[in-house]
Amino acid sequence: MSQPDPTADPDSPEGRGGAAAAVPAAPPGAGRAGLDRRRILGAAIEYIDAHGLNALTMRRLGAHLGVEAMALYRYVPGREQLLDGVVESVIDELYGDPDVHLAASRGWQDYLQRLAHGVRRIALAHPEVFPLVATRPPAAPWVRPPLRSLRWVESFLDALIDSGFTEEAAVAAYRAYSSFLLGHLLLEVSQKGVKISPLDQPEGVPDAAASTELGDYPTVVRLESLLSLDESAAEFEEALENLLGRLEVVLTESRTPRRGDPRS
Amino acid sequence: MSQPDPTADPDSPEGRGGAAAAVPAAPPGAGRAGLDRRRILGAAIEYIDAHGLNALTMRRLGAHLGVEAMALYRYVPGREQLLDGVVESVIDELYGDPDVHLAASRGWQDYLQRLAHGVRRIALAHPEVFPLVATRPPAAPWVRPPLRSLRWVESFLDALIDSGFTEEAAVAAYRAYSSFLLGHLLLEVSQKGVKISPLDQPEGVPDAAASTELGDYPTVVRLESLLSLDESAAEFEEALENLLGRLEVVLTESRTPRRGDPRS
DNA sequence: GCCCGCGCATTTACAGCGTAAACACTTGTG
DNA sequence: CACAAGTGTTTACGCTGTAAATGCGCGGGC
Repeated sequence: MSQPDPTADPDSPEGRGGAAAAVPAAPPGAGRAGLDRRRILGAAIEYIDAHGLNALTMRRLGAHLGVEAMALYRYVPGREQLLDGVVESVIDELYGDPDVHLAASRGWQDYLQRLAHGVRRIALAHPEVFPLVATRPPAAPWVRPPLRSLRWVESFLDALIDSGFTEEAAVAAYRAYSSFLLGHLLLEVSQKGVKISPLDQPEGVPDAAASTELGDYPTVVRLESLLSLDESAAEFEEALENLLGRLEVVLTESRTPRRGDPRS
Repeated sequence: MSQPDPTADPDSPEGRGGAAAAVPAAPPGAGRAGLDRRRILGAAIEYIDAHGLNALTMRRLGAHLGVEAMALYRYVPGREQLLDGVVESVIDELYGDPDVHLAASRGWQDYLQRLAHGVRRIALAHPEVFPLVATRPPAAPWVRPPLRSLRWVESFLDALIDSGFTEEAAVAAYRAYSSFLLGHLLLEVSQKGVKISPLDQPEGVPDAAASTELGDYPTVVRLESLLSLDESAAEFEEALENLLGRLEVVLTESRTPRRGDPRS
């Protein structure tokens, strides 16, 4: 019963212990009633996970915490900043993940692999929050979604530079890596959402209109089962490994400078 | 004066004629006053491009069109559907782009290249709208952002299958391609946004606090200029070519079946 | 014991939002 | 002229984010 399915997605919430909890449990000894920023952000994440982003209003979040909406304003400047805090909070789960390291102690590939899976775990644990992670404007050009934290940017660059990447190559790798992560995970959670949401289509003759409008797209119809197949985990792995391979080429090429490169 | 800078980004709005206009100009002969869905969607895109997504309200859009908010409801069921229409409208620009073909008449690589640049042109022309394109939930698992149209999915799959891809390979290519496009373009427009928005930081001593808080991240500080550099165009090209190369391998491998594959 | 401030939550209030419903007006048709 | 259809406006309601005033309980000086 507790033995997980060997074919299960190792990053999916059910496939792991409790490593991706929304909030790492308030400081031990904190009673029940006290309102504070940490508890508010945790409740907000919980609420979004449960009811979706649009359903989150200050009043409802207050009610969820057993408090009036205005009480929240003592700990959070406003709704926008609350959402910023939610994003930050969710990304902070990375620090609590024992499988993700801040330094490349076992090689840069291992480091990037663990980081990618850590972020993926977060995305899958909070599919309703992740689009927010992706679309909130970054504070500076160099802090990109989905990492969103200077500490991770620093760690990323250090890991690669320590492993022999030039500064330029490390920066290029950072950009390629973030855009890969963002694109893949955003599509993955949005695909996950679509499988659930067709419950708002309780029509009479269910597929009559749909089928006719699909008539013009025979290939889509024919490949529907292939297209609907969820191979996200395998595709993630493959794309990630391809990216790492590509970076490896960059690394070794930068170590053996090619013709036309003057001195050094 | 009209000669574009040879180093300019060919997909940037300034670098081209008028191929990426928001709306292909209402049917010729349509007077000025008449309200209709097309005009409303066009005005909405215009408004979002000018003032951002959050600033778009039914009342303000009505005012922008010289009309009361409620008048819009005769042509659009509600705000959500208006946004859906905006997304659809923006993506429809692809059909008007003479550089993007619906069939792979000059090879699948050419087809994918043109398609990618067409979508990139749209993203750059409407940076405020693009996150919407990326995050609106798709209607079905197989219609993914950023293409968002059955016709494009059909065209994509046909192009690849006609070029020799197996059905499985075509579907896999479709997924890899969409996630590449989405990730790269989303980061590109969000980076574009951050360069503009620091105008809401007219503080007294501008970088005093910022510098101190950056003190813990020496690598980020040292590489700041590299990190801020905008090489989106080149990186897009490189990542796209890498993806195409990867797909080419898939294609040729599927043509010469490997060991262990029974018959054929 | 008393009272005072002070930290926290509530109450009240307001402008703006999306949108349902009733209304007024224009226009083509008999 | 009457009428019907189509289009835009008015009015109204419940909900939103949030500024401002209000109430409340608790720990320390007198």
